[in-house]
Amino acid sequence: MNFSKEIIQWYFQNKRDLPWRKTKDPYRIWLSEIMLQQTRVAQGLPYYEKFTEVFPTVYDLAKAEESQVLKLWQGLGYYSRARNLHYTAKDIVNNYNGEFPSSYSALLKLKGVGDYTASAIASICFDEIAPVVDGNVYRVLARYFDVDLPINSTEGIKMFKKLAFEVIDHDDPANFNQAIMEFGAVQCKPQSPYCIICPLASSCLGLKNQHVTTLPVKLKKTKVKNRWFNYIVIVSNQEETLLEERKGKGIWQGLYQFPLVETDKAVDDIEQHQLEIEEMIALKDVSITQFNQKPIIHKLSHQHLHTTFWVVETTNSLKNGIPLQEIRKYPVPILIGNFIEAFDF
DNA sequence: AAGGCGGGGCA
DNA sequence: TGCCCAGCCTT
Repeated sequence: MNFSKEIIQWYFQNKRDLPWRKTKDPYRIWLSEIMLQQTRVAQGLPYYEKFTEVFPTVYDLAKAEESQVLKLWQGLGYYSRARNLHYTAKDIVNNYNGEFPSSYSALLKLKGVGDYTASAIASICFDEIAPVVDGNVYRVLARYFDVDLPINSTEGIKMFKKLAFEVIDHDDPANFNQAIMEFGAVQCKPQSPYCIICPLASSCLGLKNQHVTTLPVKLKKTKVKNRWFNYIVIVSNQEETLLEERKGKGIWQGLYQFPLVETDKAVDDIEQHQLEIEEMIALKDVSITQFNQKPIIHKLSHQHLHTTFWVVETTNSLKNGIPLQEIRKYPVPILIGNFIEAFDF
């Protein structure tokens, strides 16, 4: 049996029972694929359940407020996915009569839909012979064919796409694509793959040449930048606080946070920032107390945020204050969400 | 071509 | 701790 038939057979015997495998509705397949970008199935699953419940159709998603979409997305990360998701839902409703396009090349035009996602939807929903190449596929192909081209080099990307075109099953591209990804996730795992019980072991070149543990090859890691965040948490006796929306470029675009003072090192004397803070929150002569003695280090893949929360109590009324009862309605990064849960307003 | 963009799980 | 995860967009 050849590579693709073997993979598909393995899939039929080992596939997990996942909700998006019970449908060919392009809306739901699209939704699941966006959510699973750079995200494990276990992490994305509860979000998929929530979204399909709240937004059963693309029309429901299109008519929602972006802040509601972001709120439901809260905790999943890479929030531009959520913004693009909402944008494309409106695009589908307004410009495609509510119907997703049915070809790889047409799907590729949608915002937030790249080579992988267009291939996934085209094959799963419309049986187009469009091979997917995600992290799992890179690993399976690199090992099986013993290819040490870096998977994130231009040449590597071209080569693995070519290999994927050569192995994709023309009779059943939908199941083949899901099969090779599932095989990578469950059997040909990054760490300690089950080569002993692998149905492809006899023809796997990486295994034969003892390269399994070093494949796939990936170029350099991202350098981590350190940043120091000081959040000003206002507690007014009128049951209000201040939140601001993060705009422009950078992390957490569109999410809310407390007023922020970013410094280039840890703050040891808050009085040096007293005036700056008072101007920012439009209050005078406030007393500032430190909530956490040691900075909370919130780790993103490319930034470490050394975060201190400073509490300001006031009896004055706030300009643009929000009622404390409504604080949980705002989409916030996990760092802020954790604080809100820990801090007894 | 390279860098930015989250949060969590695992060895 | 470092690496990886059903990648995409911007510069």
